[in-house]
Amino acid sequence: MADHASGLGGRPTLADVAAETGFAISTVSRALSKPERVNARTRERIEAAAKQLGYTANTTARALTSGRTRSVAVLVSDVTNPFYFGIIRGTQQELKTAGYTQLLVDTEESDDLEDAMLRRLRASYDGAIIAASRLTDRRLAELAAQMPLVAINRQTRGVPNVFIDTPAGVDQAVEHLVSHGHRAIAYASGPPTSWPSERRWRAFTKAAGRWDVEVSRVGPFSPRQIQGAAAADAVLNTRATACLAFNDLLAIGMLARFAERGVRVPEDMSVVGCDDIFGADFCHPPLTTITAPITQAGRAAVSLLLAQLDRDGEPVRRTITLPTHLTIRASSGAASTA
Amino acid sequence: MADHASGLGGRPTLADVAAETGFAISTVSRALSKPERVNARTRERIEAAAKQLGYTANTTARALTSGRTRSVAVLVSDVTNPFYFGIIRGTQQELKTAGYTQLLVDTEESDDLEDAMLRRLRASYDGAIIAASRLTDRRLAELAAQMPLVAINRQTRGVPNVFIDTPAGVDQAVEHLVSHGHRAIAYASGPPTSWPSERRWRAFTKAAGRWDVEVSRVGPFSPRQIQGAAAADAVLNTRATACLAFNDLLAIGMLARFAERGVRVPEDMSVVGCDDIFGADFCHPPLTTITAPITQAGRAAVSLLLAQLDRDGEPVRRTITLPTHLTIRASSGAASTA
DNA sequence: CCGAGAGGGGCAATCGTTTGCCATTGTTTG
DNA sequence: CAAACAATGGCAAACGATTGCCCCTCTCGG
Repeated sequence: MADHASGLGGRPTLADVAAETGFAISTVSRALSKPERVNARTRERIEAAAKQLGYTANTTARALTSGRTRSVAVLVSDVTNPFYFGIIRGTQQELKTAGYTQLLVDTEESDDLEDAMLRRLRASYDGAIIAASRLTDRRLAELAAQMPLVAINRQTRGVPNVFIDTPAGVDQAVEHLVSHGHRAIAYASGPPTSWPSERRWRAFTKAAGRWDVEVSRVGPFSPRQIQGAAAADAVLNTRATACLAFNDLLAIGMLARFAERGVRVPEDMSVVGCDDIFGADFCHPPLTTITAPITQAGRAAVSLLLAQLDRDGEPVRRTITLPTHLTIRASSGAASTA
Repeated sequence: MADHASGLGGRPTLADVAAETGFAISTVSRALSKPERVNARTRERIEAAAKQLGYTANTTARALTSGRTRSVAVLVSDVTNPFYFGIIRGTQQELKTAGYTQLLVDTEESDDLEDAMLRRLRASYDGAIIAASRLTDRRLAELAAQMPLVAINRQTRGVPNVFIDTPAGVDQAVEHLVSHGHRAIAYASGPPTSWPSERRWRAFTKAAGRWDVEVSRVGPFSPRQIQGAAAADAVLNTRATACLAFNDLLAIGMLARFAERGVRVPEDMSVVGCDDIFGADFCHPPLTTITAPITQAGRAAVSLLLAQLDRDGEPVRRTITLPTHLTIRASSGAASTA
């Protein structure tokens, strides 16, 4: 092993502090972690020596006995998807204030990889937050029984979760489009294994039924900007004058394709996205979208997980639902009367 | 501790496999990690038992003796800055194929936080990649002496690094603007502690001198979109007909502000960014920018770090320089003749 | 003046692996 | 045929911290 720390012996350990002060290792340990357990003067001397030596506890060794690593894994299906920035930032903030460390894992939209990572991490992390699970309900529940888990935007029996109520926003979006005279709307769906995509579709058909709007569904599409081209083309094959995209990434890609094909937005086609990610406000035209409290979702997930950890891993059977709202920008407008 | 794993005793350990097969713990350990050290038949029996029991090594315990955790920290100054997506994705990919785990840390543009995190992580991570250090040269070098470190876009004696040659791109950008008749160009600078911002400014003044162009500098600005408004206003106070922004985030923010103030881009003002981040191609107008091989930079950083790790932490005194190129889009054009 | 109890400190086991070193066995070589 | 050797397996000591348990020494009350 590299002797990177200093000329002799690397980082100081409890033993070094003990030798320095003349106390036993156990006393030093207690002085540092259970201050009430030792004499005040003893503690002072030990603390001074620890500081002078630059002692910091070895988290690995600590984890070995305590079984707790004070670190949590956050799984996202694609680190480059801006939707997750907010999640990541939210979890990071909240975990840090609680003294936890965050491990970020990209599961690359693969259920196998997600499963494998979770199994591997189980040993060395106190718990995990899964931002967009591609796992089956069954597998997710199994894993949740083995380690503290919180899911975001995924409701499965036995798995605490944070739910962003985009379906409610879908209602608003449909209402908005109807009020602008749209009678046929298309839904560009996300990946087949995406739970929120299905939920949005259900909310969409339900709302459409209420307003007697003709619906069509295209897809599935991978939630990436590049897929927007295919989605846009597919929508143009329907009679829809407006469309709702599974998420903003897809919507932004569609915008680009529409421009390429000379389809004017919103004159010829209204486009509504979901999430209100980075870029939704400065794309062209700026995107009407269902704004989700993304950062807050990350924070909520952490609080749920920490609550579970405090209760010794006993799952907190609970869902936190976060409201959304429709943000109207320039990509949606009156239906073409053609 | 929660007994989350099973009814009895939690996860299987080497001892369990040893008991099951009748071999000693050490033999089991070797069978699993140094297969050539044991008899083939022994290894088979042990592997079978391990598989059947569902044994997986406890990484914490392993790290304790070996001193190697097979995990690496990646520090970025702001997770929500799209510039880092590529970095993160690059490091993630490369680390995963090497069997390493990646810890993502957001240092929030704070040198103190960066320092503290590095110190804390030193113990439990094999090394770190710093994507945009806010540390002083001195401090960075000190830390590099204590743990394997690789910096991205930061050249400091004694610290292996990956350098994205944006300064060379700045040359091209100035040339491009000059060829369009611009005689006065402004630079909107990044944070005062940003090393690349200074480098870009130097390259900028040098190129400007070569072409006898009048330069001005505005800022410093925090590299966030919202700061673009202030930057745009500041540029309008100069005689510049074109500007180069420290990065795309700032440039995109400037675009929005120019639009707000009725300044036409590129007719009244040409704008050039740096990096070519997500969004640079679909903002309005699409941004001319110096395209950086971001993902590749992440990968290169990992390879440098891994090389260092293989050599027992002995620093590899080396810089990897990655070329950039100018990507011309619609935000730059002929200088107004007004 | 003695015994109980509290306060403060130390010993040693423990967590699960890795690894240096030794013991055993069977095989090769001079 | 003896000596040297390779192959294989086991013992036990780390790694650095935590923690149950015991011991010593005061202090105080009866």
